[in-house]
Amino acid sequence: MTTDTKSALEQILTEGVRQRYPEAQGFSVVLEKPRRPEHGDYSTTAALQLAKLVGRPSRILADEIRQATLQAVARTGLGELLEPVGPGFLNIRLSKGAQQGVIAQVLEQGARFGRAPAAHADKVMVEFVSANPTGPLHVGHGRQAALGDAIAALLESQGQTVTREFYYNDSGAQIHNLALSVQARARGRTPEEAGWPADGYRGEYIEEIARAYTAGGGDAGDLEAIRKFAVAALRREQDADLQAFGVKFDVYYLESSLYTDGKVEAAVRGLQASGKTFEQDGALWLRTTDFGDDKDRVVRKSDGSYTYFVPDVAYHVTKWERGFRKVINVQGTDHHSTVTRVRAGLQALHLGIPSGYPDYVLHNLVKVVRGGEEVKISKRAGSYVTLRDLIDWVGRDAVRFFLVSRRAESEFVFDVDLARSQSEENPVYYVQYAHARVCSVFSQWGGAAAGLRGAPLAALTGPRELALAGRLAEYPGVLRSAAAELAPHAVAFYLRDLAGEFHSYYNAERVLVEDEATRTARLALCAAVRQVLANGLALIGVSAPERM
RNA sequence: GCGCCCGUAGCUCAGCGGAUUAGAGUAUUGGCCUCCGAAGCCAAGGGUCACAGGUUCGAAUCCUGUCGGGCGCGCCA
Repeated sequence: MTTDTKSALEQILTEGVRQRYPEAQGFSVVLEKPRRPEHGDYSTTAALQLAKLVGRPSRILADEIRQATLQAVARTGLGELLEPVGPGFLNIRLSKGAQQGVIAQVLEQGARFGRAPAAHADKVMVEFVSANPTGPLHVGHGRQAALGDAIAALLESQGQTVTREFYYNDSGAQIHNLALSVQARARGRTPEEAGWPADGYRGEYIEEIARAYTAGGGDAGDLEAIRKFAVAALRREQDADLQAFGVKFDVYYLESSLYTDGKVEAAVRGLQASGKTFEQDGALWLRTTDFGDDKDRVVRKSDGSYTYFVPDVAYHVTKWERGFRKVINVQGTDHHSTVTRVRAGLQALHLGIPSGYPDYVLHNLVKVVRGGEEVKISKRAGSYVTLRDLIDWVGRDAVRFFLVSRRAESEFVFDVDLARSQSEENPVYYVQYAHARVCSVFSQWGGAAAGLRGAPLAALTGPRELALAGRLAEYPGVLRSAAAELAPHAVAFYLRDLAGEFHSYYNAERVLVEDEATRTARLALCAAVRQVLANGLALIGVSAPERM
């Protein structure tokens, strides 16, 4: 759909190189954006990379490559190959037509601009958040929600069919603790008193649930009824948090169903059949060290119950069986030890599942700082700061933009004071403001953006205008590489850059000028900017307001 | 002790399939609204890319080691 200029040029150069040098069959030319404008719009170090392979000086190769591809590049009308410079950098200067062309493309494709055509690819699953219903969502869940949802959207943008899944445990030991805690509250006990459940939950929400339970005529002696009530209440609360955050899931998968459907038993039988299990100290073990783990793992405890490892494996088997050939799990780095274990369990079952299945995006934890000190508690949840707190403090858009703006691996310091004092100069507002500004120009103008499709663009010749157009042209590539690397932060950075380029242009040039050709062309440029801003913001789950 | 992740400007962070003079925001300083929204723009100062070796014509980027920080190393989940 979007055949961008850069890809087209890369392809021509790659073909030229492969034809010219028999030893470079696997080589691909990659174009980069030079820092300095005099080096053209695109640049490649292909000649330098090939020098070793071919065994001749890079400068000479650069000349040869240029000669070999000069005509093919010229024929496209996209641009021209400049004389090689330095040790053999090959630079390309785009034609004005190529630079302007992207504007027409954006207006033509609208919300589809930047997206790859639907691929006949395998179904993809992104599993994220997966919080157990034992308390409100914390800031780490918020990061997972922002990351996971954006990763899913990125993969969709590349034509893949994506399922967003939330997995949770509604029946284990933690749930039992939850029920005991609510029961204790229902009986009038407080966490400060002796006799409070040992691993009980202490947040204020426990009391709320207990109060609601008794108010509804619930029996404080009926632990099972309490469990159901509490789980339902917390599921509702988490759903409300996610809704407030703008994240939707396609599937909620219950861990308890793995037991009732016999999938846990099946997994154990499969592991035993693999010959990789052994008995020791009354427990059943799996030799996960055969698959790269640093120690073997218990499958069935000496008391006959299973470790959490078993349903985990069974769960991932269902992902495979449900037809998901690519699965991405978004989790905190505190879970990184499960990666090897789950993969080992899947390998032991010999189901033909690839050894790297599933993929993981592990993010570092979020540290909330306020008044120069780390905040570890909140009134409602007790031992942690909630996602809801963050949303209340700075707003949904700002939280989503913030949380998706950093690489998953970076440790996230969320400075509350900063976020609050800067809530008006948060980067997200900078981007949204650019969008609102374009909308404002259009309402001043009074015409319809749709009428600008096919508008003549020849009047766009200023360096700022061409740079802006060039920035728009980058968008498809940004999505492609962000999707490939499962790195949505690249989208946030791109949007900031695009907004910056627009603000700069807006300040330097007037859009609604007398001359009709110039006015129309500039309006088309603005409409294209607005479209790409809206597309990118939508992808990371942030609104694109027309007024602020 | 072992494993994974991270150390880039005062602060928060990009860049890390090597390549032309290391970037942005914020903070600081100085300019710009009779003109499409100043939640904006323009400019200045600010970095031995933790440290030490190595590979390379060329390293923030790749390799090794050291130091510092985070997380994980249960018959908990």
